[in-house]
Amino acid sequence: MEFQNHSKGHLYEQYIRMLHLNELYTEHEINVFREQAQKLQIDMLSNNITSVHVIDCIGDHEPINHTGITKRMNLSKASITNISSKLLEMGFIVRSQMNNNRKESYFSLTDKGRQVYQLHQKMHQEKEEGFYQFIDSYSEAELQTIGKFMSDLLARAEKHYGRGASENDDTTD
Amino acid sequence: MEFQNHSKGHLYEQYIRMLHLNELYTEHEINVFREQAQKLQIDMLSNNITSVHVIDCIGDHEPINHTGITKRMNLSKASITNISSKLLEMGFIVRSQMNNNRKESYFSLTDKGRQVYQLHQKMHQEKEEGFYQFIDSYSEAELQTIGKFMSDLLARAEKHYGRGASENDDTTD
DNA sequence: ATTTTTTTGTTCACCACTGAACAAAATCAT
DNA sequence: ATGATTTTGTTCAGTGGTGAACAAAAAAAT
Repeated sequence: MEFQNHSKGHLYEQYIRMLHLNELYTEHEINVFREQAQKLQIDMLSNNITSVHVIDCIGDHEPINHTGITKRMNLSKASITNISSKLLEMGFIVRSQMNNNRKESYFSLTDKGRQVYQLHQKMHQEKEEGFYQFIDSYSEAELQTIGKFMSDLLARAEKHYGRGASENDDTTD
Repeated sequence: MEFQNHSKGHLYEQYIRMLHLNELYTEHEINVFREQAQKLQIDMLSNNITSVHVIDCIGDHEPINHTGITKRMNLSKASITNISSKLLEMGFIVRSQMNNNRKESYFSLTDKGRQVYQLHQKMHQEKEEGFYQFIDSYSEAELQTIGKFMSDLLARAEKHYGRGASENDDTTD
């Protein structure tokens, strides 16, 4: 690949690598979570971090129903059925009916589920704090530039790749 | 979620959203590619963009063997076996033996495969050019800050999330 | 030259996820 | 109230991906 300019080419390379940071973090998150869960003697559901994210979503919005979760998490109905039935079976969540409605069923956390929720929250908080610590070495002016860069990137993505870039889903990791 | 400071909290939100840009782009890439392929009357293999990336990888390094691809693409052997056999069957690539070696088999593109390769390359080039155009509105000083930010992010990821952040794989989209 | 080890690539059973078809319940129109 | 439509959640068959076990070939050790 030719670059019109070395330093800009370098910037592009970095940009591409940066786009992959999330995948990298996800892998890391799984490992850390598994480790922590083991320490707390929580028998983790396979190695599937998505289940944890579902617990997280339920914890944030309980009582929440099936479609509520699918909308917030950008996962299919089928997937949520599958995951939630496992979580039910393992006693992380409970299901309940509300106000004489026999169609919708709402999920909430059990104590066991809340334990997972809190562990995950703690990890998130640490991630957030890590970020603040990270940007601490930048000046206000630099942060402004970086902020502009990120919001420009997001705006551009939204424009090019259609709606979705800024939608409210719970996939915050 | 509480923020210690509004503007920094905002920055963090943007950061999180930015991390998801790649997923967004991937979805977009699939659509654009499918569209373009249809226009060129290339009968695309399901809707699987990974096959295209394999073609791209082979095009970049032909002749390349099975394990060469798995290493560059960060995919499992089983996956490559599966994809490459489909690509063979559909006439996008060919397999050949080299220098009396009856174990390794090398892949190269057919004309049909090269057509896909070139289409994909064109898309990449456009993406790269789009990026240069995007950063054109920034001053040299700003670009320096942004560059530092990205390389700091990458360095931090490499440190925290272990090896891999900067590894040479071909997943440049 | 023969044995041992490593590399290569396939197969197989399994996992996470999906869309489409579906039944049951709720809501809307009249 | 009754019929039509929408919402909700499950089932099912299919996709894309994986690790582990394996056989064949190559390379290394002796």
